[in-house]
Amino acid sequence: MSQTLETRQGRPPITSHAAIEGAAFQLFDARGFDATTLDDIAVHMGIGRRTIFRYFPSKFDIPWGQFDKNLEIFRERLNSAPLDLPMWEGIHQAVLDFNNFDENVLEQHRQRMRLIFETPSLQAHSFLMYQRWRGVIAEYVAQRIGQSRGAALPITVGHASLGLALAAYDIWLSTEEWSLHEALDSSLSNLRQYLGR
Amino acid sequence: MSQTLETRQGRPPITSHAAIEGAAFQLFDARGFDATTLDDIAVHMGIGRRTIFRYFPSKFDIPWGQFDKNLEIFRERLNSAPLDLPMWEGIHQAVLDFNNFDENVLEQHRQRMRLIFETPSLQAHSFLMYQRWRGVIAEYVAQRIGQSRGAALPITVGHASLGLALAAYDIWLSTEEWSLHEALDSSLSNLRQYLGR
DNA sequence: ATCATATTGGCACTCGGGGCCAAAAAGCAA
DNA sequence: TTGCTTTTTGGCCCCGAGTGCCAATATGAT
Repeated sequence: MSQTLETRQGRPPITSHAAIEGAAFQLFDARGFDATTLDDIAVHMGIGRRTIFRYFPSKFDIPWGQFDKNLEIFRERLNSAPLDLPMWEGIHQAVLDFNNFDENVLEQHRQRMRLIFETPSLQAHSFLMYQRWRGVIAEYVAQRIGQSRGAALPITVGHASLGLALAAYDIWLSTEEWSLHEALDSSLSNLRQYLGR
Repeated sequence: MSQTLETRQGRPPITSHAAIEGAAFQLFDARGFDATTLDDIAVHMGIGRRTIFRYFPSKFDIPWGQFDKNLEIFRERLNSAPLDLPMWEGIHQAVLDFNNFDENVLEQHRQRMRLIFETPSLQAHSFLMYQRWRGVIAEYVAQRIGQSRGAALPITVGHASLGLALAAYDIWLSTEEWSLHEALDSSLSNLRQYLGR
């Protein structure tokens, strides 16, 4: 605790993560990510370029919004998974939950992920996000089987789960046929079939 | 075809991929990747900074050497895999072969991968290399099952195989106990066990 | 009005990267 | 030897991301 919401000393912030993200996406959609400079965004918003760095550590982080907040939600989803299920089912359920979006934000999410998946420089940086995502899974697995976070099984399950999620997004973004939910189910069952007989 | 090896017109190259890579690793090991500027490398080698870009498209590509050559080898390994084996076994064998190094280059390979895995900026860029690697697998799977390179199974197997390989490298680099070969075997069997068979 | 507090944003700098082009260094022909 | 062609080199200059520094600004508190 805690900034009293109404009364807070000091100069009030002139913008917000969401405002910058919104303005940036406008320009990204129009000119593309690489062709949009931080100066463009700053001028477009009427703020200083320097200020953008107070909200996002780099240009690449803007399309990801406040990813760490979402990671926390994902961690909670995992920890509240039923323990009577096989671990892989619990994790799969948590991933599905984490990727369950309301109709009104779905298109926005799709647009965001499409930008990330189609822009190489952004794709590269996103790997750092994925690392944190699979770290959450590894931690969960480690805690559940009573091993270290860096042990073989937690690491492997983390990487494998990430691979399945990325495969699902690849498929979801490349066709209009499947829902994200279906794509996630399909990548898991495809992997099971591939490794099975 | 083909440059006659001895007689070739024009100014001869003053350096090579290998030479730059070698000089760069000296400095990377001493000061770290981020703290080494391209100017440092150029001065250290007595060549122009501009020349480095004639050999490598970016600083991040230097630690990867000539990765595309290796990808070609990997592709051949895959294509010569026996067809009477289950697909996952053939692919696993090809991955093992691809990661089979002579004793004399093993330590060098370990150092290279350690640098890549421990440097976040390098890790991010490496994702682009991984994408090409899994593309080779996806292409193989697609051709073998007679589907498109972007179909669900090829994409999923590509991502999953990449996940397994990265998990194995994580494990290999973090302990001295396992060989790379053992780590690759272990990540696969851990995944199979996790998915319940 | 003054003070404490917190954000803003301008300035100057470093570094990666790329376009452009003259200089350098080889082979070849006369 | 003297050019001519070919290829690589590397200097010059630019752009954009990112950072340290710090004065200016805008609030609440006394």
